[in-house]
Amino acid sequence: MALDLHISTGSTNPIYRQIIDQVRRAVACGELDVGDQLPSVRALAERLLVNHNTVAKAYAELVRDGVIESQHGRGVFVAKKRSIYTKAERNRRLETVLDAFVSEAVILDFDDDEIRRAIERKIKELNGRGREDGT
Amino acid sequence: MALDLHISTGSTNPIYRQIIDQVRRAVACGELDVGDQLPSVRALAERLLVNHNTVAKAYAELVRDGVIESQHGRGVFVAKKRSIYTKAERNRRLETVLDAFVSEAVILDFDDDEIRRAIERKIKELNGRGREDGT
DNA sequence: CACGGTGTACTATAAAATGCAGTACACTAT
DNA sequence: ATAGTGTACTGCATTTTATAGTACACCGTG
Repeated sequence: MALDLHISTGSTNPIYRQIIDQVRRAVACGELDVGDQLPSVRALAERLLVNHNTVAKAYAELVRDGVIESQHGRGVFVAKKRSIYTKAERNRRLETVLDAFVSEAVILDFDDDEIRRAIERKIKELNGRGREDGT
Repeated sequence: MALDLHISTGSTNPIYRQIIDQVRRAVACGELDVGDQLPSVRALAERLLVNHNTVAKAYAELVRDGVIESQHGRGVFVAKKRSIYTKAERNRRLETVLDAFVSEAVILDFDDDEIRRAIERKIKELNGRGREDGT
């Protein structure tokens, strides 16, 4: 539940986007489980030494994307992965990130089998996580 | 060789990045082959109704990433996929886009097999392209 | 050689995005 | 009532993005 986020001010992409990406990754990995509470806007802002508006902006986008849910006066929690999108929109979004991944892999001159192995490794990595906390 | 790029001004990400992404995708797909010449900075700028500096900026980043090569006074060409990166850097870059893809897929509630099938479909799609132009 | 087309490198300007600071308000739980 | 929460503003500074215009060096061809 610590959720060790870390941002780098010198990075190319903005702070609020670094927060978004890291939360998404934590949710995908299972480091954050459905229903878990995230740090409050102000608490995370203080920890990261950024403005609370920046954190709020990141959380707002995560809410729009259905990754988290905010309850006014209570806090922000990991949303259950119900389909907030239509089937077509869901496929469209997958296609976008799939294109980005495969394009980069091909340009980096990885071949088909290397791509398959990378995917398998990552899938195994994710499945391993979920069982570390004795559920 | 037409390379039908299309940009949308109302999009969230900037024009020069749209150009970058589409060129990378075209190179990865084989729509652009090694050695192919890209539209000149000014020609593409006129076609897209943007400033030539914007195209130049996109091309400059693609050169830095080793996707294309520019020859002063001659034009811009698709680079051969030699490793301009160290082995570690190459793996690091793959890991970044791999994380992005799998994280998004998991959040969208696609399961392992669906991810595998999506990858296989995309790989088959790419391998199919390269043989359509009678080489 | 001159010429046209190419990439590249500036300056200047305007608009938008990003981030910080401060403030305020509504909501929830205690 | 109080403290902590998300949210919504204003104002300001900085950076990014994009345009416009200009200029220069390079390459190929006539």
